[in-house]
Amino acid sequence: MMKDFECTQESYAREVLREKGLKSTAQRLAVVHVLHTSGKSLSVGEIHDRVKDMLGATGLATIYRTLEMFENLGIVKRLHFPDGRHGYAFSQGEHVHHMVCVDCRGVFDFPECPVESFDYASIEKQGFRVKDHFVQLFGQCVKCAEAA
Amino acid sequence: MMKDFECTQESYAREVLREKGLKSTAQRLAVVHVLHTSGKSLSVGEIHDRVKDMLGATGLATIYRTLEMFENLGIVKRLHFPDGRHGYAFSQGEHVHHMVCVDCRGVFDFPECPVESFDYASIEKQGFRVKDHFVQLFGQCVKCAEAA
DNA sequence: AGCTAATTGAAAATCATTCTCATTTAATAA
DNA sequence: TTATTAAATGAGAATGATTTTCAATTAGCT
Repeated sequence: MMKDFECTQESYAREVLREKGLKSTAQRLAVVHVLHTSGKSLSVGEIHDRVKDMLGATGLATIYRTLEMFENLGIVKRLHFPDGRHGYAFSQGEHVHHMVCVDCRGVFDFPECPVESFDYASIEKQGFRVKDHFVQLFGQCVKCAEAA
Repeated sequence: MMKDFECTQESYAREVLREKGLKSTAQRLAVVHVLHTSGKSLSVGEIHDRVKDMLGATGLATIYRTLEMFENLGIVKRLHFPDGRHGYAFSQGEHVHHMVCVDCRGVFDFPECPVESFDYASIEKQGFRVKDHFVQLFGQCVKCAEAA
């Protein structure tokens, strides 16, 4: 059984999976499809529901396993919300940060990295070696601002 | 029953609590004390254990309630780790970001905000209104670097 | 078509967080 | 001080999120 949907994001995912010797299963591709078409970040439960709509019975554990794997592969990004929940958004590899609309949970990318250009001198002077960073902006998107 | 410990952080917390008409209970002050003296971020469970060491039987729910309240009051900051867990660190009100040692979970502040000086023009051009941001650096502190 | 290791589903197990409610306590005023 | 009272707590139940287990299924090769 294999999709009647197909697009660059799915081929991209197939490609990454193949390179790593991992299987391109219907469930995995469905997760990509769901995240890519939603345009906003989704909770694990929402992803599960939508995948079930596409494929019928699907284990929740599979969704968790897939998301964890995709995060490691850089196909998906986990977002933290101020209220402690988190969501997942499609993210194609490169170094990209996200701004999240706190109303609709829509996700918008911004490629310039505020931390990249930041002067680490004072920090590294203390001997701390920065290896990674997490940056996320919260706010309101145009639609939600107009609706309010 | 009231402490045999006392320090600026505790008085600070007392002060903030009083201003808001909230009670300075032994449990709340113990949470401040534990976080302040630990020098690193702690999980909810760790905080609970240490508070129990100080006060004897203490409900886990109280720790959760206290941390949530303290976060809203800006007394404590919740940190997100790459592995999905999170911890709490003492944080005195002002706008401060944190770098976290991924080995010892030690927390170090850096007061300059990389996002503050960032040019939002391209973002706001899209109509997105930035209201808040979350920034955290991951890396290795001096001690852990030397130990490795 | 057949083989095999990788993947999945379903349910149980584990871990994290919130809720409920009877009891206790900090802060205030008499 | 002591009395009053609203706020806070503890204990455990309830809920929710995530992980594990293992037998059954399937993708990606011959």
